[in-house]
Amino acid sequence: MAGRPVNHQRRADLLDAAVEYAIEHGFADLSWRPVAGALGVSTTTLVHHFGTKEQMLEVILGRLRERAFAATSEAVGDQPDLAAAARAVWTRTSDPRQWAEFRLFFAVYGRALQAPQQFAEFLDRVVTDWMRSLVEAQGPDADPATATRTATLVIATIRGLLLDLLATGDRDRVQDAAESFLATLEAGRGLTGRG
Amino acid sequence: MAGRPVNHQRRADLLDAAVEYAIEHGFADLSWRPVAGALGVSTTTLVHHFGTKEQMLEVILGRLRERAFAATSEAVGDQPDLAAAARAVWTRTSDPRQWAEFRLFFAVYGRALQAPQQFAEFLDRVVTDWMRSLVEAQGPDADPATATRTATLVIATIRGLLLDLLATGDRDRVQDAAESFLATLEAGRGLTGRG
DNA sequence: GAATTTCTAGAACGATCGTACAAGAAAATA
DNA sequence: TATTTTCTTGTACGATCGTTCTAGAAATTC
Repeated sequence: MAGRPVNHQRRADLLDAAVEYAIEHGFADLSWRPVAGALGVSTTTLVHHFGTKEQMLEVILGRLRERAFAATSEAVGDQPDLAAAARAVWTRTSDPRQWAEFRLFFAVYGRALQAPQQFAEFLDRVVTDWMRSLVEAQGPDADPATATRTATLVIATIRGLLLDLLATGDRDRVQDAAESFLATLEAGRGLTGRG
Repeated sequence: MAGRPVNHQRRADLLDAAVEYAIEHGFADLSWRPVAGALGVSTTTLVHHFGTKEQMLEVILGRLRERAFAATSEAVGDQPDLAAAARAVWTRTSDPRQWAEFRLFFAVYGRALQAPQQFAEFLDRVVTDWMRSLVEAQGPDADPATATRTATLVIATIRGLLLDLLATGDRDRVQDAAESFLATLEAGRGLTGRG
């Protein structure tokens, strides 16, 4: 009756390797043959496991978003409040060992902004996943409007600083600005209220 | 002796039209033939005026960066202080009529992060141009370290909020967060000091 | 008008793109 | 072992890519 079983692990391994390739070689010129060559398989193998190239791009960036979020969300969960959570997120994201991954993250982000229908899920979740995490970090008693406002600002500031850091490599200046922002958060003044 | 003179205006017009095309159709799949078709010229004409495709991309994104900066820098110059300058920048950049242009801006930004040697000038100036403008907005008497720190934070926050706005389209939430940040700036507390 | 240079267009080059097809090897069941 | 399904490969197709070449029209100086 049933023939050879589907090897899901094989597909997962290929996907991980493809994500690694994308992190190293970029996202703009990603095509079947170079990826297949780097992974030591034929293009047909990739087609068999991922379907079309568009579908492969979708699963790659989905995995990338998962990784970028998972790397920090677990740290957020352990923190007592938003300020500590924000500091934990910044500490992890500003680590030079993750620069290549975040360069790809912003490359995907930019491309998604110009093809919103193709990358709809990415655009949907690229903010909301972190929003939920940072709102929760403020505890159940926080005012929802204030919590949303503060979480939005924390996400935006961290990503903006990261954009600066990746473009200029000026760690001292960016870290200085980040410390200023985090200190403001930790002081609990100026960001939760309106005026 | 001298033959037909070089028509610089022609090249400038073609460049403007190419930038408009890029804003409308995106940056990822920009190639000679579609651009030439949209502009009503042959690919040879584009090659003649811009050389290689790589060179055309460079001048396009240079022009784009000029436009993005010029649209706000003049507003900054008229403001009395940093808080007013930041508000003027945010008001202009969050205008929906500029969304398409900023989508392209971030697409270029992301791509530049993955090809730093090709887009070296973009990466150099994408932060420093605004830095200079926002440091100047704080007046000659401001402490340089503080002015740099604050300018870095203002640029990062505005760009981060813009990333959110372009991805989610949630104007109410993002504007709420922006108002919170601008209010903090206008109160002059929490961002200029370290603790 | 002759000479010279720029501008524009069309055709063609080799390379690479995504994808489809045919076929054999591998791994399960009956 | 026979059967069935998955996995993998090589080949090939049409399309598009950036670029080059050839040639004619346009604009200037002599």
